[in-house]
Amino acid sequence: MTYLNADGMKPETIKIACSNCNLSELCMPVGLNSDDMKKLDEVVAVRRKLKRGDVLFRNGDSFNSLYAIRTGFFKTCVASEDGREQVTGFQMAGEIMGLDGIVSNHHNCNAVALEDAEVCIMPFDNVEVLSREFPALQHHVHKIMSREIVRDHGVMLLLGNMRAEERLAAFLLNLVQRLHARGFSQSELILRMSREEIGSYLGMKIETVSRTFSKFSEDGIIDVKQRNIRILNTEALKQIYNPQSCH
Amino acid sequence: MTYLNADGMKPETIKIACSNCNLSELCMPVGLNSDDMKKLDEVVAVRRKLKRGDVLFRNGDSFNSLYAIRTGFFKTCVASEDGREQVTGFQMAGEIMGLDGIVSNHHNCNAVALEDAEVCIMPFDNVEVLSREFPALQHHVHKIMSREIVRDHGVMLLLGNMRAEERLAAFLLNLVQRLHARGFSQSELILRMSREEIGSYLGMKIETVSRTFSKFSEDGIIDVKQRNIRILNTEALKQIYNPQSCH
DNA sequence: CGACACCTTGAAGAGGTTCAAGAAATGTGG
DNA sequence: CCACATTTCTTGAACCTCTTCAAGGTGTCG
Repeated sequence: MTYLNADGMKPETIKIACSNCNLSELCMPVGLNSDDMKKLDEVVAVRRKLKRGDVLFRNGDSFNSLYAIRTGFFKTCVASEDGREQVTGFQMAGEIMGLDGIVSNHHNCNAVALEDAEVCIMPFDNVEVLSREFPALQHHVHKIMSREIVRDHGVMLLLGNMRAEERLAAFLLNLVQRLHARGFSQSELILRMSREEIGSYLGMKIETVSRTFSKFSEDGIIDVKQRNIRILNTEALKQIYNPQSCH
Repeated sequence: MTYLNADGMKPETIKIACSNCNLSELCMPVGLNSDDMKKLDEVVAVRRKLKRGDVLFRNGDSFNSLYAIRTGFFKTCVASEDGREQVTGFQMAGEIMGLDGIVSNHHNCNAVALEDAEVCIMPFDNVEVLSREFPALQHHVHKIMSREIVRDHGVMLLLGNMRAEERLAAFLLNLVQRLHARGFSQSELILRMSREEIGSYLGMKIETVSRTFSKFSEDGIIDVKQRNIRILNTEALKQIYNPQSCH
């Protein structure tokens, strides 16, 4: 599995314009006519390329912009004062980062590229100005934020109620579903994050993550070769994630 | 401890107008002049009173409005298909509910009054129309959603990293801090939710919640009389919640 | 090739859950 | 207003899942 854009083009060949971006349906699908769409291009100031490991923004950085992922894969994480770290999400092409910074004008988490990546920088002032002009854009911004809230509530359910196997099954199904929506395989994926980062996201220790992968593998549900995962039995995964209520 | 409004008035005596609402600084502190503020009154269509146990909206209900709490106390909760329930938050006066519904036009959680309550109904179409007219209101809406995202990330950190005592300490400190911001005591509070609901929110079983309360009580940190809690040693609670890193 | 980061596996241990019973508070009806 | 039923909360004991500690294996990159 390679990790090119959905159209297979290399990032460098793509023009810096929302009106000309093959991700627009994922990122800013505002349903504008093409004239309006060109105005929307004003939102994006510039793009930025990052290498694996680069930090896009840090907790405490002043907030100016939202970031739309063109290519690549990110994690966001928060930390408590005593140093405990929690991965709050993994983001891929078409997803928006930085919403946490609006409330206080400072970012509240770290965003780190887990592979080489490119993001569109959208100064939030521009977003607000254009939102006032284009109701469709305004509503889309609201939907993006609402979606993040709904997603977070799902993670709370996972962390508050599920056991290790259920968490990992939910995680894999969610990842592969999002990748599939971007044109990748339904059954194969490459994990861009370490076992430790998975564990942090799912509220389990690295050893438990590893053991659970091994268990799934022994049971013939998935095939694990390091970070290459092949899902052999999607139904079994769904079963684990959401066992038939058999009170 | 009584649970009147901050100004001690009974709800019935208050006019239905944001420009005349003593919660405006909490709820919609948009910094408008008083003429603009009157226009803002158009946002609120009407209020609704609820009795303890009443459901404000349900998972699946079509989304039309946001709700600002005038008085009372709510919980919001999501459920998985197999019936596991997760309380995603407890809301009090001045806080906004319903943001989860924007993305899909359907509410994604249940909102239940934990005591008699009154909410201001804000049709979201109105909010969007007026947001385009008033940049200050627009930005405020964005901040409210961003704050919810940041709060959710904090809960993830709690659920993913903390132990039972830390969770309960964080919970109590958060509750009392929010109540204090509304004019209530820094050290006394009445829990409006059951042990079971606390447990659901914090990812622990009811027995563990009860035992942890007992432990805190034995240690002289809090005084527990059913749902009446008096915090005897705030510093000790903070210590538990955020132990000095002592490598 | 060697150093380092990352991952896996085993065994012992701890924190939280489950099961069970009883106590306290709350609500209901006479 | 009291008696009874019901819900909510507390506590104990056994159990289980996940963590912790430890060691070794695998892969990667200079």
